[in-house]
Amino acid sequence: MAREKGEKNVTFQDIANYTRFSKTTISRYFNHPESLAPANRQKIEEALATLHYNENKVARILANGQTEIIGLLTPNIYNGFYSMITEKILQTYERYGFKFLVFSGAETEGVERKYIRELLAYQVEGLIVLSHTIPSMELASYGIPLVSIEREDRYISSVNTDNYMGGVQATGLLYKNDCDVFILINSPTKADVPGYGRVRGFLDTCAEHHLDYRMVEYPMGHTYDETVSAVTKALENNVLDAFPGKKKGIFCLSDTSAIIVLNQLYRRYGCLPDDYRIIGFDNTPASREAVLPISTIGQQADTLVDTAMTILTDQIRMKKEGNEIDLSRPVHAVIPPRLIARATTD
Amino acid sequence: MAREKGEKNVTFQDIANYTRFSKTTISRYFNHPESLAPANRQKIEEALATLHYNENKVARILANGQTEIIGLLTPNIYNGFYSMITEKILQTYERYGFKFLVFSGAETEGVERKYIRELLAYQVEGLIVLSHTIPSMELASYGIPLVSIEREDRYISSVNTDNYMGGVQATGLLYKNDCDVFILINSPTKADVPGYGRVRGFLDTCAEHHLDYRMVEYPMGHTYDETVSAVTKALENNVLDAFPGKKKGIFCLSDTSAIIVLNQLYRRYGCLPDDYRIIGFDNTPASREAVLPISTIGQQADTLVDTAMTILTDQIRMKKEGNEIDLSRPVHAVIPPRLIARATTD
DNA sequence: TTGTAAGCGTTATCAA
DNA sequence: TTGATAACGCTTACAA
Repeated sequence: MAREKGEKNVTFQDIANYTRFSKTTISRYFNHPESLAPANRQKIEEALATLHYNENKVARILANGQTEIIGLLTPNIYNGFYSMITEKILQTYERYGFKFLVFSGAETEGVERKYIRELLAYQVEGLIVLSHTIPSMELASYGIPLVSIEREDRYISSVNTDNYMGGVQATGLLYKNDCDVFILINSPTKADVPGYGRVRGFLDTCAEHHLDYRMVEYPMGHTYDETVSAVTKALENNVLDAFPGKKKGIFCLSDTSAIIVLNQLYRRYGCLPDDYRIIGFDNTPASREAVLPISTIGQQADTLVDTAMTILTDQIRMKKEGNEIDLSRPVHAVIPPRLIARATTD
Repeated sequence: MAREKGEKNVTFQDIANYTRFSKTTISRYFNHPESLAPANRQKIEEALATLHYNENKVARILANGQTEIIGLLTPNIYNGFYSMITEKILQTYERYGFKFLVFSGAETEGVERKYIRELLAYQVEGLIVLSHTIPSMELASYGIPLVSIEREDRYISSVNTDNYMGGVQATGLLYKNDCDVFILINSPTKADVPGYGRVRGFLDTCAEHHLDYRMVEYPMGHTYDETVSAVTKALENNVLDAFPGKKKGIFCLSDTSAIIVLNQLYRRYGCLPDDYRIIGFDNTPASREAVLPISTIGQQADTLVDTAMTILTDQIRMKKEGNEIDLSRPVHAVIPPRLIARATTD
């Protein structure tokens, strides 16, 4: 229980003295208990209890090199998607035993690089990267087990949602809803991030069915207020009143913007008018908690995280076996999204 | 940059051999650079670069006992309040240099205790506790620097929002809105958690002004779905149609339930009817992003976290100076909330 | 089944 | 201003 005043930490040596075994035997008690005589195991167990021994993993790490710590870099834990993923990652502790040193919110390469240096100094066994300030080429150069989720991943192993399929599914659902005009609301995206697949899925589906579509792109900034004003502008300038008599299918590339669209329509009409259909992306909790539960494309957070951990622990194991990480063969896992039809579509 | 194939880690010894200094001098370069001859400092700097030295904090920790790691225990990072606080805590890295080992989601004492044992094994310098499975008495018994935020805190140092004042402010605002009946919607709360102050603030204000009030309590469970059904039941059974002709002021003890109330009203009436006023608690992002921005009582996350870190780092410093933590004198900081009036009140 | 002794890569204490 | 040497608390051959 409590550590007494001024008491020094109890060490293996103390247990050894007390039990008249050697340090080695105490170490074995923890790491290879089956190799001890049952009676002696018992003695040590009692000694540990009476002397109030507490493990010291730092010493163990220095001796065997295994920290059992993974570094986690995320842009934030504020946003639905990242908090969802981070939560699931932390919960893998029960299965894998890895602890997580977490850094959140690096906005520049410099800051992120500093975080990584810290993590490496702590001898983390691997890195999970959700943030996107540092190019994958540089990440690969650290030569440490590493996997990314939903970010640019050319030179590193990664797990991504099949964003293209998501775009196809979303657009397909609007198509089945008999929309007349298909509107993509988006923040301008670079073509090398996984999320761009959503745009391609939309465009290809529109082309395939010869649909009347619009891409409405406004930079949505980094804060909620900026996003609200961008989406509001997008709606007012390019959607509301622009297609009288036509049924409008709106595909928002994030649930956040879908919610804003829905809220604006509600404030204006007191409901979701029948000539509007909306679908978002991410299946964040907020999409379900909106005034009307919003249809969305669900990223399978559990599967994304499970897959990421599998890839990462494989790399960690290989490294332990002395094999270097093969940079020329990054693994890119792709997880199918799930169409989640709720109240903003039929 | 990259670590070459099969290359062993570069150590102080390597730098020492290369520069023909001793390990000690290399150590000094990092810890007391001013005590080195400038020219030699220069030499070492170059050696570090050419040999690609990377810090090893594990060895440093074993030698000097300072991990610069704080353990963080949170119920989740999914919910507005906890993710807000966790985010701010992680960002104190820039100011304090502490890294965070994060555990989320312990639902039972046993699990949480396991987490704490791990953290102690890693020799964390302190603990920040947001979760509430383990009684404060036990937390105090670990004899480690520790501070809690918004949880039962009888035997430990803590930082809490002035929940009582929040309850008073919220009820006062509804009073100023000329409501006729005052309804508290709540999950049954134990009286020893800080949040119960909100209830007392409500009750005292109602008593002071001789208001007609109701306490509507339904267990809200642990998932969003459970909360929705509890709040919906509360509304249908005890509020809607129960006070015809009266202006209803609803005080929800969390933004989550306030949002659900607002959504239900919107679905039913297409707007927030003029005989309803709503105020929530927490100022979570979601409260602002609701169909109508919701009035709420804001917990000052920045101040809560700053204060918590001050208290914790004080304890850490005192412990380094050899003083034991005075369990008989836990510090309880109380941070005033801020009334944030938005569209669901006048 | 148990013990001896040499690490692991730093920092701290004395000396010089 | 620099160096030798002993910690720090554990693991891991190798021996017995």
